[in-house]
Order: sequence, then structure tokens, then C-alpha cells
Amino acid sequence: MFDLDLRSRDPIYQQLVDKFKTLIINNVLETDEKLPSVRTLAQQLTINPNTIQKAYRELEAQGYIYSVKGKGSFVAPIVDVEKKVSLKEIESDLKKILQEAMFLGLTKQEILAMIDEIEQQLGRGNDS
Amino acid sequence: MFDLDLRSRDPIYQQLVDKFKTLIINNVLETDEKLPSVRTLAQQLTINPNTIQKAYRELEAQGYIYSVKGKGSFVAPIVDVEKKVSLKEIESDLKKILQEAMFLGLTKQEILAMIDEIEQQLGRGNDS
Amino acid sequence: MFDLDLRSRDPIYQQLVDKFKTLIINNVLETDEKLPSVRTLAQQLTINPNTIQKAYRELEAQGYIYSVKGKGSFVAPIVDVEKKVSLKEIESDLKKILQEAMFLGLTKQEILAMIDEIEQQLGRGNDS
Amino acid sequence: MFDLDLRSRDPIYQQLVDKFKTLIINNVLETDEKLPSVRTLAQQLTINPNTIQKAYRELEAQGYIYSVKGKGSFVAPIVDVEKKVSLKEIESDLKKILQEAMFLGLTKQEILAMIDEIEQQLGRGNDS
DNA sequence: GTGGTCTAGACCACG
DNA sequence: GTGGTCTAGACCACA
Repeated sequence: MFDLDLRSRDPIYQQLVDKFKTLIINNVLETDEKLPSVRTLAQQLTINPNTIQKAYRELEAQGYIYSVKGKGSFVAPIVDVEKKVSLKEIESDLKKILQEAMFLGLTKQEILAMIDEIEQQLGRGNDS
Repeated sequence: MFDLDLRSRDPIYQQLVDKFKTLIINNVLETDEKLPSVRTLAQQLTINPNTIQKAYRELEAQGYIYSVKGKGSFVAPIVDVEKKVSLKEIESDLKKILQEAMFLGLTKQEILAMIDEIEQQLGRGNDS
Repeated sequence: MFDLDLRSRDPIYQQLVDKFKTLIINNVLETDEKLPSVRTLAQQLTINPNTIQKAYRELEAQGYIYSVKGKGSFVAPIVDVEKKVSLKEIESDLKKILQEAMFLGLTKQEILAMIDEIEQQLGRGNDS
Repeated sequence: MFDLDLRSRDPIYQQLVDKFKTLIINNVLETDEKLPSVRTLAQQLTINPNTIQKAYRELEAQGYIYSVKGKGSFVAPIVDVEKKVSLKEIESDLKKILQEAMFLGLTKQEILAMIDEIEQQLGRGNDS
């Protein structure tokens, strides 16, 4: 389900952050939906609870989730993310990788296909 | 020339790698052109030679440059890069960041503008 | 009426404490007025009675209310609060946050406006 | 120097964050000045290095400092803070505490004195 | 049972 | 030597 790569260059908690971001962005996890508890997920993935918490904390800092003591962690509404994250930084990263991908032969068509696919996934946001 | 950001989160050697990639991609550095020697560059930028070396090692691993013992490092032909770097990984990274950017409101038009700009830079060879 | 924010970072009992303080400070609840019973309020807000009780305990510790066994909880006279709460601590907190706000650009004028507004609310007793 | 209260309700790392914020705001620590290393400070205060790091990480998230692997942690320029922190949230907190302080007898004069004092400390920012 | 804090101690990445 | 990650295991605050 989460297919973590323990040998990867980027830390486990970062991989978790990315996974959850994707799930939230693609509306697999909906606003106010509960995330697995720190301990539960730690057991499932057989990694240390502290590592999970670090991931959750980072997600909270970026506005993707909110955590309430004694209750759990939950998906935050999109506006919270928009408040916390700067689109400019992301644009800059995007440009860099786009440049490299196109240099290595990725065509405009392929990118457009990718964009359309993403647009569809985002568009079906049920109620928003 | 290299305008390194010593405050940046990503390590200096990584910034060097990115800079050189950009220069090579935009054909500012041409195939078989010689890169500055480790020592020279270290002096110019007043940073540790080990750091330069690490950057060169990384560039070589990705196929962007090749080193000749006793002579120096040189820009490799594109085909070498294509052999080493898996486009799939980059595509995956691209998709991830594209998702996040669009989730946060970046429009298709803005992305297209970005693509066209890059296409021009790549297409026209060297002129700077 | 109480518009609790279940998503908020600070615990529910703390939000309750703050709400009651505001009501008492602005004289919406008058001295010796009876507060809703723990059970009643718990039902109304559909939250755990323990949470309400914790809030009442905290309010009592700070001198804002007093409890009479078998009868309920009541708003205490101001002097009781002044006895319990050390103004020095609050001054210290105030200074800290004032520093940060002004550091980030909040102007003296804006603060003065805030003060005047509060002064009016405090001065006019009850009217709501 | 740091007079931590290990018994306090708010966690050690939070107290550290507050202390450093104050030092930075009052320009005791200047832009690009180096903070004590995680290990050094941990030894001095006889607390766990992880706790220090948590504090530094939080300060970095709020834009007050930046950390570079292998080099250390440094005070960031003010603009970085302004980018990360929302003044609105702080204003809301300020209003709440201001209300309580004035209810408990803090006079407008006393607050004005406080403001002037802070203004002076901020004003002497050497070069900015 | 839930998130949050803290410690002790190990190991990695960077310069 | 510097920051960063991770583990194991303890204890606290909240609902």
C-alpha cells in the first residue's frame, strides 16, 4: 500500500509525506477524513511511531492535515494548504525538472497528456 | 557566475550539479568542452575542493560529463546521459510536482507558457 | 452559541475556558449568574462531559467561577480573579506577543485601535 | 542564560523557540550570525540534542533561522519570517490576551509604555 | 486510545 | 564537527 523504500536517499518520513499528499490531492482521502493513528500505522509499516509522527507533523506544517490531541489526525480543507505553501517555490522546482525531462526527450505531447490526466483527477472533487 | 546560495537548504555540491546541468542543457557548455579544474573552481568560489569533486562525481554518474585521468573533466554527448538516467524516474517526479502545482492553482496556460519557453531555449542551440 | 472549532490546535476544554472568560469579561455573564450544568452543556455541544468538567475546573482555579456542591457553578466577582491570576505573567506574555507582532509590521496605530475597541466593550457593562 | 523551566506546561523545545525568537527580534542575534551547535547547546543546557534540534527545526519552519548540513544554523533575514508567518493569527492572539490584561486592570498607559519600549528596541536595528 | 514530548544512543550526509 | 534521520522505550495531556 505504501511501498516504502528503506534504502532510498530520501528519508522515510519524507516518503510518507509525499504519499499522503498524493492521496489527499487525488481526493482518495477527503476533507476531515481520519488518517490512521500514529501507532497503528507504525505497526502496519513496522517502523517507529516517532517517524510517523514526524511525517504527520510535516504534513500539518504544510496545511495538508490537522492533528488533535486525543482524537487523531484529519485531512484539512484545501484553503489551509494554500495559506501555508508558496506556489512560487513549487513553480521554480517544476521548471527545473521540466527542463531536464524535455532535454532528455520527453515530448510536449507526453507532458500535455500528463496534464490532462491530472486535470481530470483534480476535477472530480465530488462536492467542491 | 555560479551564484551559489550558501543559505539554501540543498547542499552546495547539489547546487553545483544543477548549475552545470543547466549550462549543459542550454548548450552554454558544448560537448567535449573542458570544465574548470577542481582546484581552480574551488579557489574561485572559495569553497572546499572536496565539494567540487563530489559535484563532478555526481555529474559523471549521471552521464553529463566524463573524466580523463590527468586531463580533466569534459562535457559528454547527450546519448551518454540518456543511457544513464532513467526518464521514468524523472517522469514520476515531474508528475508528482505537477500534481501539487495544479492542486494549488497553477493553470494549464501557465504551464504551457513554461514549456514553450524551455522549448525555445533547447531548440536554438547556443547563442549566449 | 459556543462555536467550538474541533479542528483547532488547542484542546476543546481550552476553547471553552476562553469562551467563558470572554463572556464574563464582557459582562454577558454577570456576577453570581449560574452557568449551565455540566451534563446539559455536554449534551448541547455533543462533547464529552469530562471535557466540560475540565474547563470548569480550570475556570475555578483561575478565580473566574466558583462551584457550590449540589447547586452548580456561578460567576465569581472580579476581585476573586485578581487574587488568583498574576498580572505579571500576563504582562510577560503580552510583551512577548506584542514584540513579535510589531516585529512583523503591526503598527502602533493598529494596536491603539484594538485597545480602544476593548476599552469600550469593558466600559459599557452589559447591553447584549 | 536560557533559564528553562523543566516543569513548565509548555515544552522545553517551545521555550527554546521563544527565547531565540526574542533574541532575534531584539537584534541580539544578527542576520547570518551562527547559533550554537545542536550538540554544544545540548551539553550546556544538559538536555537531549534531539530536543534542541526540534526547536531549531521549528524556528526554521517559521523562517527565523536556516540550517545547513555540515555548517550549522544561522539567523535568517526578516523577509523570510514575513513570508512564513501570518500576521493575522498573531493579531487574533494579541487581541485575546490584551482583553484579559485590561480586564484585570492593566491600564492603557502601561500598555503604551510597553509599546514605546518595544518600538525603541526594534528601531535600533543597526543597518536595516 | 489518541497525539505530543523527551531521552539515550546509533548512524548517515556534508564540508 | 555540523545538521539530519531513525529506533526503542518511557511518560504526559486530552477525550
